[in-house]
Amino acid sequence: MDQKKPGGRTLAGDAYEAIRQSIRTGAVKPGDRLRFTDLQALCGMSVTPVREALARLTAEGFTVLDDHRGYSVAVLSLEELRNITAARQLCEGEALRLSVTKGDGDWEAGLIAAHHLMARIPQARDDIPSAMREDWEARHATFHAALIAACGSPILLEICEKLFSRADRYRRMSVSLSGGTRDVTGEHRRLMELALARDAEEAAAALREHYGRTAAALEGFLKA
Amino acid sequence: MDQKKPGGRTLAGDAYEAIRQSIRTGAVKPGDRLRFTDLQALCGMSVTPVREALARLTAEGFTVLDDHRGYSVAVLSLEELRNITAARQLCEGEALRLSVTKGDGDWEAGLIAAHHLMARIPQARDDIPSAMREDWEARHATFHAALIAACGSPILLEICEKLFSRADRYRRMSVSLSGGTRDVTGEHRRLMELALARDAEEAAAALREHYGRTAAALEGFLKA
DNA sequence: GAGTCAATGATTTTCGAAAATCCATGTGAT
DNA sequence: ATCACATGGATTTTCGAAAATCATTGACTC
Repeated sequence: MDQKKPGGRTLAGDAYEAIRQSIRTGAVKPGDRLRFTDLQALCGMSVTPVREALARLTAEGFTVLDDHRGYSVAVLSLEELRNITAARQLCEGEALRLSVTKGDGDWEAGLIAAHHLMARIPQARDDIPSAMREDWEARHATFHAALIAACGSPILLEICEKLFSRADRYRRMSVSLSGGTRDVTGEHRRLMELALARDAEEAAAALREHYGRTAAALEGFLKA
Repeated sequence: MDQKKPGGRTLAGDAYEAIRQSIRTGAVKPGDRLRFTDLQALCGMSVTPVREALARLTAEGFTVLDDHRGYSVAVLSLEELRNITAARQLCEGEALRLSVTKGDGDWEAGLIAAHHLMARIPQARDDIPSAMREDWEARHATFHAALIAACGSPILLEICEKLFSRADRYRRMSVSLSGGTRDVTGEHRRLMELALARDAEEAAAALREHYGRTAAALEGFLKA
């Protein structure tokens, strides 16, 4: 899914990152049209790389294409959140079960390291407590990837990764809403402990519940 | 996943279909480089739509991109086959369970219709018995889509659809190898009957076995 | 002979403008 | 007033060539 280095070896890769970031941070909102003129100005390049970036983003579900009518930011909905959550519970649950069963010492080390890095910094920003820290979000993604890293199926990992990033925008909303009413740190630690204890079934169950909570926190808000 | 009509409203869409077909039929083989010069000649258009087509194909796993070194056809391997099979058993199995549970009368009708259309024509070609008929393959895909159509989750459907088309090249190999040693028609009928009988668990199990057989038929060949 | 480095050729990647398409507005007829 | 149809502007889509990059070859040193 990611053949481009973060450094950005091609302009198309840079455009991908720039537009992705604009969607992440909310600079462009769900449903907004993405005009090539604007994006070219934003990214400082011609239309070709922008077009390729949008093709990738569309494949991952962040944008949608209407032939001859252009691209726009994919909308958020309660129904999609439920779908994504169910799919993640199914796929990541199974991936975690496999990973816990098959994981070796390197996997354990990577998991512990990832958890340590994530637990070391706060989740919310100092200046805007309702906003998620960018670096925490990155380490959070790394932690969840480390959990299932040893599942042995690149394709399952790819599916999980896509679902994870697709849930990203919902996760941000969740943090800005349920301010502290939830012990996310504790849930993460418990996940790690169950995984290291090689309790595959319990770990998978805990992961499913973990995602269920995030979805539940948004149910009321998205209904309105 | 498919925002383009088969008719082809944009050249990029036409290029996508043309290259996809070349990969399907084996006109270009796994590992082959896909030079823009050649593809432009094949599709009869400029580089821009070809590039967009390759971006889509890469997102679906048919081609791979090496920065500044171009695109090439994704290789086939026993390991990938196993991964795809496992992922399909997980995702499509669950989708079928949901679909059988939730499906209404329209779903039943669609399933029966799809099965009838598929059963009406032979699987192999008259001239080249080892090759799969294009129209059968299309109806086969429609049948499997009809099975899970009522699962209620567009995202799960999208995942299944991608996995199905990603298994396409392996399926073709399977037909050219195991000539008639397998009652594929019977397996499909049984799947339909279990689904219509609302036996969700048995139907899901039959589907998993159905995919397992296809994979098993190729195990020996791909090992060599 | 092995290894480094520059030059060449092939190929990808990007550009800026032209062509095609869509959307909205306005005109005229029923 | 309503509808059909043409016109203009905005936007996407495509083109063909220029720029950037990579792989290969050959000369040159150690």
